[in-house]
Amino acid sequence: MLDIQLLRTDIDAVAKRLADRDFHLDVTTFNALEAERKSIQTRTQELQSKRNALSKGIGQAKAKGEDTAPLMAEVAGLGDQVAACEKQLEAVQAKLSEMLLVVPNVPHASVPAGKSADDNVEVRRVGTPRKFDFTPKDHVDIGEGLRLLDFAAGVKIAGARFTVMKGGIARLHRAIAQFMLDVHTQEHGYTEVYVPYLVNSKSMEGTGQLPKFEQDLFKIPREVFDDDAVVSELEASGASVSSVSAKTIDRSLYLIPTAEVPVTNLVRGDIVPLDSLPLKFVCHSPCFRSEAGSYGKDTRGMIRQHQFDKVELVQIIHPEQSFEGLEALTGHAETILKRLELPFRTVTLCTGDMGFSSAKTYDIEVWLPGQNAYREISSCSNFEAFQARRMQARFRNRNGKPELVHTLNGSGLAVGRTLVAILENYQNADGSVTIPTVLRPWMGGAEKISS
RNA sequence: GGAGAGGUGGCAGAGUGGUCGAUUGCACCGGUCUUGAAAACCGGCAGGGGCGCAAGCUCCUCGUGGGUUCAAAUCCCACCCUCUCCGCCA
Repeated sequence: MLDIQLLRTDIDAVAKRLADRDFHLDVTTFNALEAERKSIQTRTQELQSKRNALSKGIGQAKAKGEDTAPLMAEVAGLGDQVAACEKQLEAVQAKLSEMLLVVPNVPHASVPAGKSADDNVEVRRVGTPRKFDFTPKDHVDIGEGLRLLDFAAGVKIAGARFTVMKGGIARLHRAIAQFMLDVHTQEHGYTEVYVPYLVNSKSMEGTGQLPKFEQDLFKIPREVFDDDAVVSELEASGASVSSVSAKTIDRSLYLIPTAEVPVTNLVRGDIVPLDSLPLKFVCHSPCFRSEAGSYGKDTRGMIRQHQFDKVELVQIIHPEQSFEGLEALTGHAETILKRLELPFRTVTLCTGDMGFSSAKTYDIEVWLPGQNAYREISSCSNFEAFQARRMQARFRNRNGKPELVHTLNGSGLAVGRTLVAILENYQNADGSVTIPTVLRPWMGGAEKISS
């Protein structure tokens, strides 16, 4: 969520920069709502103030044993007026926040303007793609050849975009996650956390998945009052059926699309001490994505799954340090690829390709011989105060005043795609796959996966 | 699932209809004293919002939402959460 103060004082500049990411900010509507809000709020507060003063007067008069009837008469008509104004104010504020919640973050000045992924800017390239003296296969052929990846089984059990791993590949998958966790905790100073994989809507709102991107999530419906017994009990207590159904509260849970959601929300509503910053968390979790709207895209193999594992890096950081922090965090993710000796390149996403909540994002793309292309394996973003404002996540600054933190996160790395990259880059002519040296301790010392 | 207790400022803990957004203690910050520190003493210290150049004025918030009332931390209803005991269970 953007700072409403910024919109009040400098909305044209904001609208201009948001246009770079192809978002039209409705300045006219905002200004009209703001003007309405201002007048209603002023009027409401005047009335409230008057009522409070009179009520206080009644209390004082009663204490002295004076007659309160004149004061009571004076305040009589106020109640309804106050209630009406409060209702109006609530309505206009709801409209404003509804509008604000779907406005994306403003790109940082260092982000290149652009329409699509084609306009992303490469910042570095590390490693050289290997020259094969045979025609390299993609991970599907490698995995199925080894009889250790079973796409058909995934389809049978759940459906498309689910995969079953077996034996050496399942173990390699586990080894990758273990390796990443150990590097980030032991060398990069992150604290490992284990978190819920189902979260409430407040958490999804905090990190920006809701209200705008519900269609990307798997939802577990849960409502209170949907139980007949509860309803009749309420009726017995005097509530009418209509008021009961109107009060139905959605308590649905959502499967996390990334550990970013539960981990970042650890600080939701908190005021953390200044000296605890930056908080650095690493979390291995499954991720669940509906992939609505990506029909036909990456249907082959494990690149785009409804369920995949990821090791996620999250930092809760001082606003003055967040851009340095983003560089460091991106470096932490790159370290994994360097250790695995996988060629990659890092790009700065242009304004048109960035995620909703991000002020700046680096994508790390790993070389996939099976596709003869670099493919995203990590996305590292600085959200500045965008998520913090939604979450009311703050720290106490030097003056003792609460101030919004900045939040960062990035994959360090996506486990499934790392597995794909290893299978394809480390494949041998005989169909076996060499295990990267750094992973062997988690593979019982084995050097190869073969059938 | 059954029975009970409870949710108040960073923490502890008062407050059961009226100058209470809240007594007090601890913690924290500033000052006096001291060679320095501690102690003692004095002062400050919840969060969010609006109006205003500012000084300042004002509104909202005592788990959440609704209700009663001129007035609610306090009374009523529902929900959420925490704790204790019993039962069940990976």
